[in-house]
Amino acid sequence: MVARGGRGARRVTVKSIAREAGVSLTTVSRALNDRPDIDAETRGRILSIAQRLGYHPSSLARSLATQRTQTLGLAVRTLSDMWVVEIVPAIEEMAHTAGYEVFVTTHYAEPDRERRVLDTFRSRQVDGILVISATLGEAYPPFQEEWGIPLVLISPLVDTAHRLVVGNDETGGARAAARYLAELGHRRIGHIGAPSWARPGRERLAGYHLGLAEAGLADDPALVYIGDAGVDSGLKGAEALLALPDPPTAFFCFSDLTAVGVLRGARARGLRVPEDVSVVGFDDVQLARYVEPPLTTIRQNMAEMGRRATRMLLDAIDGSEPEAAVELQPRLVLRGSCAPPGKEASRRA
Amino acid sequence: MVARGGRGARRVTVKSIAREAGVSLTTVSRALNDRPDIDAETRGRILSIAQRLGYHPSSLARSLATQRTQTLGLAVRTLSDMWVVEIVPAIEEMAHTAGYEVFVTTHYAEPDRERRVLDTFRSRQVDGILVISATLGEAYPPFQEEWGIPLVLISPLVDTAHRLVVGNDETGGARAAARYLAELGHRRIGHIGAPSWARPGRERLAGYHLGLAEAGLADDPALVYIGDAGVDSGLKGAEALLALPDPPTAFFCFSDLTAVGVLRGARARGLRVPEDVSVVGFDDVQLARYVEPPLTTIRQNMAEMGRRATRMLLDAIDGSEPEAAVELQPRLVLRGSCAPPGKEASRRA
DNA sequence: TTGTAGGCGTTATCAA
DNA sequence: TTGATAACGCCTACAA
Repeated sequence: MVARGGRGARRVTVKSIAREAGVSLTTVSRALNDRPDIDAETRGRILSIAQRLGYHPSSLARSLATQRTQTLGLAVRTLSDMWVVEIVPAIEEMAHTAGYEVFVTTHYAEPDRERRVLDTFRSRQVDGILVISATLGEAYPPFQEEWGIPLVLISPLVDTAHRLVVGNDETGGARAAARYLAELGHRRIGHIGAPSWARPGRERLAGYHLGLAEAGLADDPALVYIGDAGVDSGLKGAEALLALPDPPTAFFCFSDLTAVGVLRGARARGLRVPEDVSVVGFDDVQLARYVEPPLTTIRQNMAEMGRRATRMLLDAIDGSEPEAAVELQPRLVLRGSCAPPGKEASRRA
Repeated sequence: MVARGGRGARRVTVKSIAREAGVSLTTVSRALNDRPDIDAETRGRILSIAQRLGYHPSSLARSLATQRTQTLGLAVRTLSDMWVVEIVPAIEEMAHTAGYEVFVTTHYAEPDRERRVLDTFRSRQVDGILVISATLGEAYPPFQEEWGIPLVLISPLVDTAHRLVVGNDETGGARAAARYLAELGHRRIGHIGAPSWARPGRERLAGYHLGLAEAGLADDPALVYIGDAGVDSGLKGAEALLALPDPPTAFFCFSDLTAVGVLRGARARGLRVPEDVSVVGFDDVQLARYVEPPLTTIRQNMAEMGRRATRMLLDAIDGSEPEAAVELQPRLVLRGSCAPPGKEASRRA
């Protein structure tokens, strides 16, 4: 049997290098960290020895000594929030160029789990924290003040007094969607929404009401269906509303996923989109482009949100005064799922 | 101006607790770690003091002392590989219940970036590493042997001599797809593939050929279009093949995304799916269920792959002999995108 | 330009 | 059952 290297492998440390080079630890450290106060020749020699020995610093030890980990903690709801694919790379890129590594974890919108994640972040001493879709609201302040770890919230699900927040104007986006539909000529506009315990659900609903009001449309409570934000809730919502005696000719949906559900619901009823019924989604996830018809939707610039949030965090970390709370404007992306109400639809109305 | 707590906040350490409790560091450590060799009363007192002071251990220091970080490094290609949403949670769950935290990073299938990621993992001294879609092939062995950090590869993109690998039978899956199409009665079956530098592209193409051969079908090179695995390559591939004098009546696609492209290409040509042309995807990502028609596709059980890989890694970490290389069988998922060749199609053929 | 010594917060070893 | 003391690997005054 061959001898197994196993975990016994001797580690190359500054000490080994010092011994090999015949200098002190300090000198090695200086050479490795590219300090000015060292002889060029000495440094060269040390560096090449380090190279030859295959030296790799222990960030554990370094962090313990410097009290900086060069790490950012990023907590997201789930990896299947489809826009994480857009925001995470944006955050990572910015962090990397600033010399930070990013530690991604999930909190599943469960306060307990979120607390545990934050705990982990603290015990690992990350230098800063980013939480997307946070559910903890009031529990944050001690974090920044007591432990000195700055924290930035991105699109929190709950109301919060936290200072460092970047969100987007959900209400405004929803309002734009509703008005667009109204301008197209729709008079019965349904809404498939999400539970109101979370801000997006609440605010998008509010925006919907606002849009209707501004367009001078009656606001029929029967046209609002609240589900769980998934495809199925869109499907069920569409079934329910479409079965009404005076059904909607257009739907403003909480998310692209719900919108996809509505697409299916309409199709199941033999209705064509957009000829018979129009639908607007929210988020502009990758999926939106590929369903048939491509979804008209509200796009939040997640990459930009990520960048702004990271900038905020980085500023807070190195003590410069970070930008105050930021709210970005989403915009309407026109694709193929909307049209003026068709003949058949108008006749019904 | 209010005094800023800043990073000056004094940390609560075992030492503070020891002082407060009037015992030694050692005793505190024992109490905190639930050791048997300590007086129950003492322990209780220490614990409550720790609680009161708001003690939180420094995993940095602990790891430095124990040489274990209780952390697994997970490198994925990108977060937009849509099946990461399936595999990552599976890995995380298993890791968590075994007391490990998971550190997710991206390597973008770039060898350089991958090397850097592995470097980070090593300097952070993760206890084990998982790489999905690895591109490094031969460069791994030193890792395990020299640094004693076990590493498991999941679906590597390149051939590798690495011992700990879990993959799935790409060839078999592709072959099943081709045969299924043949059994449906199709005689001209196209393939929209991916570049052959990566194993999946190569093996799925091989499986396609195998399936055709087994069905006794002629293998027309003109029916193979190699693109970049994205939606656009599916679209372009469909356009190209459908414009052939003797076009295919069915497509086996490298991925669900390519399949979506084919769907669009067919539609653009006025062809209906599945009446005029059938299409099979690969991966069964979330999207597959929601396009119209829902995609018949090859499903790899990513969650299972994740679990097997994690088990392997955990075994390797605590020295028990890990299971040898594992190859999982994908399976065909029947949905709405396939049918026997239609009248129009048959007439053409 | 280089070296000495102490500290970062824990755990582990060995006595008492 | 408890307590000194020495690691772990690195950084950083301060001194030479």
